[in-house]
Amino acid sequence: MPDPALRANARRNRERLLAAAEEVVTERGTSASLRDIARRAEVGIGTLYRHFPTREALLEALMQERFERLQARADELLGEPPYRAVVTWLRDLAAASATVHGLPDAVLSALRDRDSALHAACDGMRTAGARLLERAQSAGAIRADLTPSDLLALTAGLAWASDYAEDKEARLERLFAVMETGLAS
Amino acid sequence: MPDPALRANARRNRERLLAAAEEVVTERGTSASLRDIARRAEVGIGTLYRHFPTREALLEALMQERFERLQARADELLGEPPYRAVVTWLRDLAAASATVHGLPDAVLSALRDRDSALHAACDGMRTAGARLLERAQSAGAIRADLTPSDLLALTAGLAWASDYAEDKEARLERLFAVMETGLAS
DNA sequence: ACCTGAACACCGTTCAAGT
DNA sequence: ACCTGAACACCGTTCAAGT
Repeated sequence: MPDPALRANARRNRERLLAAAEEVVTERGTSASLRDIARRAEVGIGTLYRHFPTREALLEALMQERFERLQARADELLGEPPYRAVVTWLRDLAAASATVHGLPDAVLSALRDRDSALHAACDGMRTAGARLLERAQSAGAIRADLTPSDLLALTAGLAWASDYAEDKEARLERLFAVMETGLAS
Repeated sequence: MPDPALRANARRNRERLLAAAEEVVTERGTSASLRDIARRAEVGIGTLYRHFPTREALLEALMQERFERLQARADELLGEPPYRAVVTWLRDLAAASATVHGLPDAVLSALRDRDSALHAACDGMRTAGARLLERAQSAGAIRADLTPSDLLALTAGLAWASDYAEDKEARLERLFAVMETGLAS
């Protein structure tokens, strides 16, 4: 659903920017050069800033679908047993966080910074996770001292740490297993 | 024990650089501007590069004592019960890693990069941790699938994640508690 | 409305010229 | 031996000038 308020050429530029950002961020991570992105999109650097006033705004547009899918997943999982639901969701979150270099940092930073263009999206994730966590804590399945932010931070930490391994997926699985058993109360 | 091979003025510059780096890195983290450090030391930028050809070399000099102390600590802990020894050492490692913003990243990066000036120091840490880990694994106290690198990465991940919290120490304690129980096999 | 790119203030890094 | 800082190639970000 293209924004009809945008002139055709503006909409086209926006799409070129997103496609270029997708590529460059996949290659170089979340702190990729914005100039590189503008160059790849064959657009002036000012045009990038016009459409995405901050790096976080660009990231937000880039990650939107992924975040929405994760939130929807959280809702689905309310139908599952409390402990299993939390762990399953966190596993999905960790896997998603590990797909883009620098994403765990972007998420935790945005969670802290209410002014970040990424804040609302990340806060939505926290709320989604909070529902699952609270339910499991009420059932006595997960240690009571953990906050929803702790849970996101821990998961981001595992994804972050796995990024330095030769075999990232295998390490993430091992680290996740540690967390999984450690969460139980 | 000042290096006698260095001229008096060179030795003085080196010390000024280290003192300045200590301050700036404490304030801004491991990716602080090298120019800032040279300015604070009242020394030309070329002089910084002459004494410390890479950022990692500077970091290595800065962290030397801390790393040595941690390695010594690992040796002491060989006198303690296996599981308790590992956990105690990891707690010290996590606390040390959390003192400087960006240090967990520097450590895991150096572990991967054999050419890093920080590699030897970090690899020494890994070896020190490996002895403790192996002993605990042989005793069946810690899950057998974890490697020494996994252990350092996990600990670095917790320190990294805690850095985004309002109350960093409290969060590190909570996350560490999760890891601590999760490590047991 | 929107696009462009020069301009500014910063980097990291190198290296010719100095003492 | 060692020090210096100009020079280079990059950034992120802004904004006057264009269409």
